[in-house]
Amino acid sequence: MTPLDAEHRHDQPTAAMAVADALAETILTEMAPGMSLPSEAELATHHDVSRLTIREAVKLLEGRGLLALARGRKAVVRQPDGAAFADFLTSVIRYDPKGLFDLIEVRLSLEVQSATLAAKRATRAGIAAIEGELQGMRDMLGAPGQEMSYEQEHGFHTHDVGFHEAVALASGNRVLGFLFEAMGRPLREGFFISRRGHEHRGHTLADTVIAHQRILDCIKDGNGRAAGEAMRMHLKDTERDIRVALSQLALRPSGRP
Amino acid sequence: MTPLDAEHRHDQPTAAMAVADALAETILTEMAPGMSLPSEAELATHHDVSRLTIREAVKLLEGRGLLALARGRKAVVRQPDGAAFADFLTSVIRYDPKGLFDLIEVRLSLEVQSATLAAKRATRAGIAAIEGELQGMRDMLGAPGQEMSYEQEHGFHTHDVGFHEAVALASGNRVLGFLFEAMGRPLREGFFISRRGHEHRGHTLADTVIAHQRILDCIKDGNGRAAGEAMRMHLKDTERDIRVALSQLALRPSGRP
DNA sequence: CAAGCGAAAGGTATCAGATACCTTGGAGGA
DNA sequence: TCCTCCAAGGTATCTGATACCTTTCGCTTG
Repeated sequence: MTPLDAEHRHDQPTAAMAVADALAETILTEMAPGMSLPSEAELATHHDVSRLTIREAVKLLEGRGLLALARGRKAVVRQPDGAAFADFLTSVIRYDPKGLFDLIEVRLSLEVQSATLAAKRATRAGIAAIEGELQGMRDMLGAPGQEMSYEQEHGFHTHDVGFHEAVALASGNRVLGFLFEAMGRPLREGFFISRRGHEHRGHTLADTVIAHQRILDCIKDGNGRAAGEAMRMHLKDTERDIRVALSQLALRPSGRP
Repeated sequence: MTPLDAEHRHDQPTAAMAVADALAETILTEMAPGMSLPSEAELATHHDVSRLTIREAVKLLEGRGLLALARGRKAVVRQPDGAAFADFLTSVIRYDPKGLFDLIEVRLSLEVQSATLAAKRATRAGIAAIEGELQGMRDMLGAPGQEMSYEQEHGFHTHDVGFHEAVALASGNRVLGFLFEAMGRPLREGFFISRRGHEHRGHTLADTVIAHQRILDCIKDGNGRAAGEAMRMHLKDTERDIRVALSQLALRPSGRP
């Protein structure tokens, strides 16, 4: 008996669901990402159901992120990534915007750990990747006091996110990497609300570069504790800016009733 | 342009996928968990596709955890939970058992934060829930030196997990709750391997109770820093036990080729 | 009048057969 | 040798039909 699986299963399992579970088991135990499943017709005869049932089972697994489907091609086993969880987190925030702060809170904890581990384990290549992103941020920064174009600001933000992902990668913890990947989109979606507030933020983009530089230095030194602390301070500042921006936004008449 | 969405979308979006996205948007913006979708026939005429396409779209969303389907009943919007991510983590570990340690590492960080936050925010009811689980662990503990039945051991483990979930709940951070829920199954699956090693573990179940008591005390005191530290120490011990058990297991001939 | 039973209505699950369009691989020509 | 084009195999989608489950409403009975 596996009561663990009963959570979101139904009383009377449907044929499609049975096939989906069987396929998932096969995929996880016998197949690797990139491999192709047999054709729908073959699966249908093999599992003794109609092709339609196979299609529904396969669609279920596609929703779970286990398979990639495309017209005219057999279903391909997917390298698992955080996309499914990203969808989930997005829906959580959409249901309740307060969840954004929960997400930020969790991210803070994970980022601190990420920086700490990166300081202990980062390879030369990993550090180079982090440095590359930081340099990218600098390149987007115009002359001091000069207004940035939208492209520049967007590019800066991209490299900012890239920096954090590079740190996660350097930590050598794959689950951390997945979580970051999964949290990226919901966070961006949440942050987008506060984009208007960026102009009034307490910290300039130059400050951000300095903060990142400090984190990188700690990682290079192999000082995990300091790296974690630097990351924590940086994120605390960011969080404060977001809170200010959101509260300003809340005071204005919203576009939606 | 929304390049963010393009990650796992296909070049030529299929009708089923378009309908699925449209449905997801509607669900997230206009519906609440528990509400029912229109019947397949209605959706078919509304979206101007056949019923089959609606079924595939709905199956996709079911796989994403957004809908619950049952025979003879309309599709019901689901309260989001961590099941989808649990599936994902399970697959990660199945592909690469080393991922279990990554998972444990992440959990440690989240548990520490969970305990820290719980100490700061826990309500009276939240603390009562944690106390209840701890008492449950004690009840399963037989007389000192006496052998425990399988039921007792299983019950103990259940309350152990319950304790940690109660702490996460008391932290008031919903995302943390989801993550714990999602990590529960993969961790149990991973731990199960080491069940045989339990007898040789360095720490007895009585020690575990003491460690949990210490955590609870810190939470009651509202001492976040101490609570986090107590949790960290407890988990470090647990992790060490698991590593020992797994390494012992690795030395024996495995049941599978 | 209330409670319980039963059948009809509405819904989903699954099957069979058929068409359109895409992808891939190979034959054939430049 | 390389490019082009066609055919085979595959998926995406539609139509129509059947089985079985859920809900509901009216009818019967105490």
